[in-house]
Amino acid sequence: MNTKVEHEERRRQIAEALLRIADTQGLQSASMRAVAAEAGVSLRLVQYYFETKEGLLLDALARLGAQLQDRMARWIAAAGNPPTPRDLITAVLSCILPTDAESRRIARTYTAYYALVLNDPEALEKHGTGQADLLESFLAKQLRTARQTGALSPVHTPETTAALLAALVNGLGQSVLGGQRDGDAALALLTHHLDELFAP
Amino acid sequence: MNTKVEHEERRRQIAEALLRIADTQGLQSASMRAVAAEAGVSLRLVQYYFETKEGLLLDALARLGAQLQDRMARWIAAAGNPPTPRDLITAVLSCILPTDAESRRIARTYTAYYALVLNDPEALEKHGTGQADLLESFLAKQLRTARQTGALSPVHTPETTAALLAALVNGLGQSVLGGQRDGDAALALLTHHLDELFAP
DNA sequence: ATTCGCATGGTACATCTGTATCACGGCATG
DNA sequence: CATGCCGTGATACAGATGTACCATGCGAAT
Repeated sequence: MNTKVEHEERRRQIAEALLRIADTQGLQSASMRAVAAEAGVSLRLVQYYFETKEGLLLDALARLGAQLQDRMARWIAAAGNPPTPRDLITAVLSCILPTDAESRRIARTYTAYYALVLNDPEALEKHGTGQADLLESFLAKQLRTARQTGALSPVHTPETTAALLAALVNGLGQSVLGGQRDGDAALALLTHHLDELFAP
Repeated sequence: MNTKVEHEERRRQIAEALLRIADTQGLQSASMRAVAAEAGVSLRLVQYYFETKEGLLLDALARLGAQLQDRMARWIAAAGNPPTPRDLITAVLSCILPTDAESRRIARTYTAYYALVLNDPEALEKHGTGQADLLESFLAKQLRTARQTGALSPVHTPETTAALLAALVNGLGQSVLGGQRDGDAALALLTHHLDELFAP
């Protein structure tokens, strides 16, 4: 049916307008009218395709998560051939770091959502833990096989190391967004840490 | 002069009402009227002591920074006697981590500000880099003396390690606020990492 | 005692925000 | 051809928000 695909296309168009505003001006500037203007549609249409603003916010957040997951999949696919566990870990972590335009946009937009979600405990459980825990378990899995291969010293617990790596890349990303250093410097710090982790 | 100290006291009372709201409901709920109600004063008084809302936000942010600095000073003072560099590093880092009510409050409130400041580049340079860079240079200084004492292996560059530690504790704090783990688990991860850093 | 400045209260005002309502055209189905 | 639903537009509405304005009391200085 034509109408159905139009529907989804419109929703995408509007939701991405929201994400664009959240990235450039913050979520507090993402009013219904601003989103409508950014998407080039009337206010009524935003209401029509998303009954309520909360629905729009949630849908856009889900799309943002999908975009990040897409990016991670691309970076994983571009890893070494065949990729070692360390290749995969490096790919995923450096893909999260705000080094290029896309990752910067995603990181900024996630941060815009972060402050909102912190005060909405029910939405926190639905979205907050999911994505982050997924990353950690992926890292833990790769670290486990790396340890079995001998590439990683057995003194490093996979789960603990995974949690530390995830927190580290998050913190580094924050420092980049905060203007404390640029993406390349953060990437250098990350690879340096990975070198230390996998070396001895 | 009596009026002067009253002035400052009122400003403090109002600014802390703002911080309380930012902590519990987020900055988007911190309207002038909400702050007035929380502080137990009239809307007019909030206007009187802070001409504009931006002024109130900035003043409260400065106070929040001072509160964090106070806490750090207290935790440094409570460190070992005499404190080793590692004692000081542990004190400062675990003091930042949201483990008790105060640190949780500070971390949550800083996060509430974070999203706002990200889209206000001029305010970012004034407040954002200062606090974070201060932490890093403190860490670097302690790491330098630790390396000279032999407590830290010379393979670790102080500046690099300091940046990694700061990012790590920030990321761990985020994970706690996000409900991914509790403060004790984050503290355990941090001390585990410090053990690895200072051991071999 | 009068005047003046400061602290405070009450309230108005313009604007923005989310949402609801009314209206109209087109297209398919009976 | 008639009917009814779907996408779309314009606008209304109630509430919130930042700010401005007017008024009043009160203590101090002249």
